[in-house]
Amino acid sequence: MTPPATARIALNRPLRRLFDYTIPDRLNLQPGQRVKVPFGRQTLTGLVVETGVEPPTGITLKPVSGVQEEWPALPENTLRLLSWASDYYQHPLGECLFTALPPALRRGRPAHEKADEHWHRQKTDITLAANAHKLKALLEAITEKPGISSSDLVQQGFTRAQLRNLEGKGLIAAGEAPKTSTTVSPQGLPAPRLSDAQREAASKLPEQTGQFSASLLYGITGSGKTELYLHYLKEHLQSDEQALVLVPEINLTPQTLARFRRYFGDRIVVWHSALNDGQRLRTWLKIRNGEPVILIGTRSAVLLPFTNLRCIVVDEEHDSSYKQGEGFRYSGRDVAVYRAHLNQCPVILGSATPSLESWHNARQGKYQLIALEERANNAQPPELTLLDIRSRPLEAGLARPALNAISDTLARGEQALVFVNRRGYSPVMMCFDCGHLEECPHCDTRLTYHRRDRAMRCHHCDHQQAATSACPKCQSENYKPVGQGTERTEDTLAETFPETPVVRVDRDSTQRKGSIQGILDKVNSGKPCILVGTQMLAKGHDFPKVTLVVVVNADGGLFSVDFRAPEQMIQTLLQVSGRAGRGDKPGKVLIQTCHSDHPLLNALCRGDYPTIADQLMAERESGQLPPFRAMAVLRAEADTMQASLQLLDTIKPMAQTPGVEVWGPLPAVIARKANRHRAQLILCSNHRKQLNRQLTYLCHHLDQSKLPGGTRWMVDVDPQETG
DNA sequence: AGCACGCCGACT
DNA sequence: GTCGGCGTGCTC
Repeated sequence: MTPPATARIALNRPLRRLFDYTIPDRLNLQPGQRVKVPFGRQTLTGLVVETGVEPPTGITLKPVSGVQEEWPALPENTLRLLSWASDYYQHPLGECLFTALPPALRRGRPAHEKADEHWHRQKTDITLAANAHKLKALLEAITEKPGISSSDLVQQGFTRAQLRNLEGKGLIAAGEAPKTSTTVSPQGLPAPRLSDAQREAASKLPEQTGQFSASLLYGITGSGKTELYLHYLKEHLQSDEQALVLVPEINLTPQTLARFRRYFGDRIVVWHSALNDGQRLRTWLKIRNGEPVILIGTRSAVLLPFTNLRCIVVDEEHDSSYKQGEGFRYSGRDVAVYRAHLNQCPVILGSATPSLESWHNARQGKYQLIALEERANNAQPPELTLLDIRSRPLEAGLARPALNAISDTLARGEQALVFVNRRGYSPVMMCFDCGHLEECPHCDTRLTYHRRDRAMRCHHCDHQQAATSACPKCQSENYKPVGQGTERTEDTLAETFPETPVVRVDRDSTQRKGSIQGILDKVNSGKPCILVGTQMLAKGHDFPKVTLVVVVNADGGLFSVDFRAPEQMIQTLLQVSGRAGRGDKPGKVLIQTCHSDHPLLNALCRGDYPTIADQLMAERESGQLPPFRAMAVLRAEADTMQASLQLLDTIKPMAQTPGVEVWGPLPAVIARKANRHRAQLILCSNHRKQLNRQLTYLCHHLDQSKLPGGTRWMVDVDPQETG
């Protein structure tokens, strides 16, 4: 007798294991297929990973209850991509696979769209009750737009119950869909005309779309990278092929979309967090069916089941939002590169400030570096100047020369932007009189200030010392954590320039949907004004009338314990500088700092990112940090710090092995979050494979061990933050 | 993650 | 006496 057929199934559960089932004779299963399986005393949707596996001894397998559809929801290459990602990022395979399904399919719903009826008015004598206002309005909407769909009506605030009601009365009936008339032709415009510099860059992009290649398009702000993407897709993507354009969430604006639609019409589809379940399913089905779409999407779009993907673009590839910060902590950019490998297609990474990871790959010859260092439309690059603010009186963070510059700009009828750099802020104590920073006597790092126990600690060894309230070098009382005291900037500016509107742009002031657009419209009407804001102002927006940018304090990122802080600070400063002088007037950027002699800031003022990147890389190399070594962190959290540290202390010897270096355990910089005490272990290795193997071993061990109640752990491969 | 089983506190 | 708190253990 032949043994029964078996299948290995992945479930959407945080379990680092799969479950085996027998396959009833009537079913023919293949990898990637959705099935229903009994699990404990519930029935779940699972995904077939393998069939014909050796059944484990000692347990009787349950049979698969049935299939959700005959075809595999995840085609082979998507399955392989996610299996790789599961192993690389050390995240349970089941949860990884399910992220490639739209919510409806995760919940076990059928893989087809709900029939969307198109409604028409019927001739009848029946009249509605005088007080049935909602029904009357609905009837009116249908009469006005014959063939309008249920989903559109629901979006207008009507309910399906109301539709049923009218249908029951014979007032309306479902029928033909209306003839669609799109405002753009299906093919859209021909490829955009390029400048000489753009044309030269375009000529370096890969000719072949049938093989793997990775290109790093380094194009300064305002150089027209998007036109290059458009041009490339127009020239190289066949009409039956799929393409993916990844963008950071913040860049997926209606303007960006409209721009792509002008060139590709209805081939453009989107994927982002604001889509509802129905829209997600519809788009997912298009992708899965191999329809020749160009998908513009955020991070998770890279996991979708494309079947004919021929080109991937990653815009603003340095953006840290490509790395998922919780759960399945993958990097959309890195998965995109691996996917291009699997698919044998080109990937184009674009940025004005490339990540050091990509820069390193370009320097090593793994990526083709394409530089575009000329602004489009003859706009001139802005001029950057450092303004040393040591021992200068500040008015809510602004020094006199900065205020004068703002005043001059306004007098010329132009606009100024005041940038408050809060990211990269780290609790490093600095003397605002002499610029002194306390360093670790054993390491080449700054000490971190831990407010809770008023201690100064090193994040690379176990050194700690008591914090002082005065500067240890000059005894000044003006000794404070870097990056604070700028909250009142807006108020002070409003008092200093009572005639000029001061517009604040940050997360609080733009809570309301669409309010940012209103703010931008107001600014771009052209009247003199002062924009005050954080991060949000740095990216993507075009302010033609802004000719002056003042950076309130550049020092936050210079001396952070986080090794990525300098890179991020430089990137942010260059991005925000790119806001100045985009119109026909040249721009000026004034950067306030206590370290005007710092080599990084001076390199920044010479305005040459390649030089800065090489300089930052040299620091990473001497510090034996990424991208020169692979890094992962093992985080623990528990009800007490002692419990967290204890767990990591017992794990540390198991993590250490020749070739894998381990730092810590150390309390996280934000040691307590929601009453949970967090600590971490940092693992580094010259060999990614070796680090990966060690992590697999550690996860396996931790999975098996019984931990004290309330203790949790997680791994983060290629962490974005190590504080 | 769910979901059940199990063993201790304030209620009809 | 029981309803229910959430600790621990298991799911092919």
